[in-house]
Amino acid sequence: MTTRGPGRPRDATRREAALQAAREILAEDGYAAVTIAGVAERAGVARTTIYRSWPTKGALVLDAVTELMDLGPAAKSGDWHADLLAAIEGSMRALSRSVAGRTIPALAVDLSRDPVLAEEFRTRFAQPRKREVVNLLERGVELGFVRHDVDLDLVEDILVAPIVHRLAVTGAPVTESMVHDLVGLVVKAVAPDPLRPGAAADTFQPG
Amino acid sequence: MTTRGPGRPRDATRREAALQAAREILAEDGYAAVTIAGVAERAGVARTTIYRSWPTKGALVLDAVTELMDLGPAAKSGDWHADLLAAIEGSMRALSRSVAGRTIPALAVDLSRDPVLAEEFRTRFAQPRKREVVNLLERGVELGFVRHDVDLDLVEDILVAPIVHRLAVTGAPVTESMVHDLVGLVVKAVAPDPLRPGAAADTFQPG
DNA sequence: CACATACGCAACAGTCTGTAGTGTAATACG
DNA sequence: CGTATTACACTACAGACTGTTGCGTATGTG
Repeated sequence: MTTRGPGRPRDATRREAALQAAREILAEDGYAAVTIAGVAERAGVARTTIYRSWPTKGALVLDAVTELMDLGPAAKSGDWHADLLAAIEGSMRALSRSVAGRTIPALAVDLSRDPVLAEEFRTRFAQPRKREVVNLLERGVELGFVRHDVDLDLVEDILVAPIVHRLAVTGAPVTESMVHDLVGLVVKAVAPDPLRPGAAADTFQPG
Repeated sequence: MTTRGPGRPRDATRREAALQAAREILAEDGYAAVTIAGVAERAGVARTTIYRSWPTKGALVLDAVTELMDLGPAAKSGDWHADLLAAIEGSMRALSRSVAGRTIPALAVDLSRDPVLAEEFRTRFAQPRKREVVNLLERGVELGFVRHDVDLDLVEDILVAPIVHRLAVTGAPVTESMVHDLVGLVVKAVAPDPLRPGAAADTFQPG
């Protein structure tokens, strides 16, 4: 997009070396242990080179972990409940990876004081997963599994927040069965009122 | 409890001055801005005196904010749903206070690498509120508002985590109506199955 | 009284930050 | 080709914070 101007271009090799060094330190000792100086040394790169590309430690780590958070393709088995469960389980697994689980919360907290980076963080991490889940919920509305008056943003929070909360704050275990129960409760919470069981499922046409 | 031994006793005045200074810095610039050196200077106390009482910044801040998190007496209006809503709204308001809302998540993340302090943190903050809510949920089971097979710990997470998550991570607004909707969804999720509407309420005797 | 501890003060080495200057390499433009 | 522009490594610097030590003084116990 930006046509390259004059001058020597940035060396992608050094950039990648810095990001890789940051990832290694993150994996070994966590976010607090990451320093510009430490990353530069491990990457075999001058400190000033790091500062040229990233103004703060937060910006560097944000770039470093972005790729760790790519979520696989959205499941589309045709079974709405299974797809929803699969989506949340996918988020859970991504967050449970030791690096991400320890880094993301710390990064979020650290970036919260920088409005620009905080917005960047949300755009890269929260938004993509959020969209996937909200899309699923919107389909749930169409399929009759979710009431029309439900705040889907709130439901998305309810599905994801407990997982993050346990990983970052309480340290309570996050298991597949916990996620299963969580999704089960939410499905029940948003379901149309009395409704003879299976009615919505009958209306649904697989494929 | 520990009978005072020989030697000059600690000066409670200086201790309180340090905690107060820490609170002020927290309120002004947040957790990241707190340093032992800065607290000592503002408190008018020697740096070594701080180190004598608190080994790390985290331990100091933990003590400093403990009193900020006292939750009022548990509501007992007799209306179970109202009491549950009041409890969650109470947590919400406590966390929304600017100091606590910004400090607690940062503290939780920072302390997560120190097992001893992390446990201390949970005991002081998470546990008391958790017990209050879980107690309410247990009464809900007795009253027929909550199914017997529901994991109450999980429900408690679902009630609290979205609030913390919005405050700390996404920055999304946390309003009374959001809390109202949240509690409403959870109540529906845990309610006994088909249930002619109002049955449990009919059984319930106010007072 | 002696003893033990708290406190303030000073000093220290170590680390990290953020900036600046120097010399050299790599690229764009005329 | 030469010049301007930028990237990079290296060095240096001032400033802040950490964690510890030593010293002199204050304040308690026995």
